[in-house]
Amino acid sequence: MATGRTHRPATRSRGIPEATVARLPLYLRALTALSERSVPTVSSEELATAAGVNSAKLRKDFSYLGSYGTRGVGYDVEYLVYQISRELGLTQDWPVVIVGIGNLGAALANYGGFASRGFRVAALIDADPAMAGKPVAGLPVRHTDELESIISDNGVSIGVIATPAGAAQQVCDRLVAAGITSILNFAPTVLSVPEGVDVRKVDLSIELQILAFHEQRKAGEEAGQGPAAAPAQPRQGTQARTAAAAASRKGPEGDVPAVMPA
Amino acid sequence: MATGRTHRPATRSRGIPEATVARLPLYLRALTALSERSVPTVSSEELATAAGVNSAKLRKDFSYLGSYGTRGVGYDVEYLVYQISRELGLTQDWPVVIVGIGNLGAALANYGGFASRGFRVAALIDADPAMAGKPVAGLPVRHTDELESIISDNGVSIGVIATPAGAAQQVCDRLVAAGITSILNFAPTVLSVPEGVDVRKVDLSIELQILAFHEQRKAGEEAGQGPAAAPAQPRQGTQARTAAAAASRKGPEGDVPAVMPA
DNA sequence: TTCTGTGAATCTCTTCACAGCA
DNA sequence: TGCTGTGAAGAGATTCACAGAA
Repeated sequence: MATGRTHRPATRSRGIPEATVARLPLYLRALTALSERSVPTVSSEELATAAGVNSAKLRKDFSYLGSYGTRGVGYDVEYLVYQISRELGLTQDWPVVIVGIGNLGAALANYGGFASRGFRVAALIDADPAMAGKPVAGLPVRHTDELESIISDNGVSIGVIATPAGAAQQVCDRLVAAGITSILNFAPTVLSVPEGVDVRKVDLSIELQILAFHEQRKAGEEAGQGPAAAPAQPRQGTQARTAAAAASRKGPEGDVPAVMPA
Repeated sequence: MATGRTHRPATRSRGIPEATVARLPLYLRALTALSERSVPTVSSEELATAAGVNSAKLRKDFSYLGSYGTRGVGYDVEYLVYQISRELGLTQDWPVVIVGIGNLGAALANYGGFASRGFRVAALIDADPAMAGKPVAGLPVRHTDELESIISDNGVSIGVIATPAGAAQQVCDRLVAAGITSILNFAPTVLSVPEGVDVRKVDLSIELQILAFHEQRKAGEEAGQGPAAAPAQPRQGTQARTAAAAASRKGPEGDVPAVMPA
């Protein structure tokens, strides 16, 4: 999710569970922040809190990568940053093309998180001839006609689809034919791709619907009613919150509901 | 989750597994398309294909909602659309506020998928006074000062955070204090919220990193080599993790002592 | 016969709890 | 002593395979 997702058929990748792979970027982000503050080492407990998971899970995750910690001490921040980056393939440069330069495409092009992680926007592509040449995020928009040549000339293997739903499959087919093997799809459509091509999807509307489901349940419970039954005018009851609520949980680990995705 | 997914601490919601809830919007979309084409009934096989899952999973998912199909025939499209909509809480109106009207916020505001599913953008909020009053997607941007009153006046329970990472936690705290109980977070940060508040996150950079991981593996296999082997050029960065530490690990792969902060 | 609904088997992920190293 | 690393237990999700309704 959310990061929602479309996944690989089956197999565990190189012995690393898919669920673990999905958390590595989270750890990496937390570690990078520690690194910037020049923190030399960190315990599984501290790092887990920063990443929003529990420490047992984190240790188990790291155990798939190797034994990078020191008992009684913790993990060396810099070293771990390097190991995780390497595992994720971020020590190399990944050129990316973004197709569909509307609001969303422009937002993606401007998103700083790409560049800082080894992803380089090689080109922005749009089907609208009027867009061609216009600069977005410092890059001139290229026309769809050039899609194939851009991909092969730059050795691009990752494509981002930010077109309307109707154009997505067609764009996807062209990307795949041109050699793309990983696709991040923002269009609200199920893409069909040949074996060997990975697709992950990010769907705003789906995320909201999942939230609505839980929101509805909260409202139902509040009313003492069985869930889903009452249409109910949403909300009103502000509830307690505060640290007290957080403290009242059962498990040892204070884990925040936030996580994952998409 | 985008997806990924973000999950609830524990309990199965009303007996419906979280994994099933996350797929309901997918089924709903496929069903809506069939409905628009006036298709009266659909088999689990057909619907599963349209939604990008397998039929056993789909039937199991539907079995949690009730027995809405007809053996030997399939499912009534209209009826199923209604049942799933009701289950997801989409038969009611959900006002939503979007905080942070940059490229991404604007893209979200313009996203048609919201309105069509019972989500109504009640307000766009931004901290920049220069933005105030400017129309985006037909709505005037409101200043952050008004956040609390907007939320209570409109009975908003769902908030979308599209601010820079640095502002996200602060905005989140204000949203929660004002009564918001569900948050969709686009900022690349772990939000901490009190018990009872749901957070789902959508993180572009994380999705790309997961793709990179698999992409790297493909490249490795292609080369007949164990995955991840090639260090590739470690970009910039100094810091030298000692070879000693590197040597002492028992994990896979030999590695390069050099480094790379993000 | 056709296609749903579902127990049972399987697989994956998470959590526990503690042995063992620094 | 403190914290990692990991077997083992537990929980959850997926898939199988078939009984049974239309």
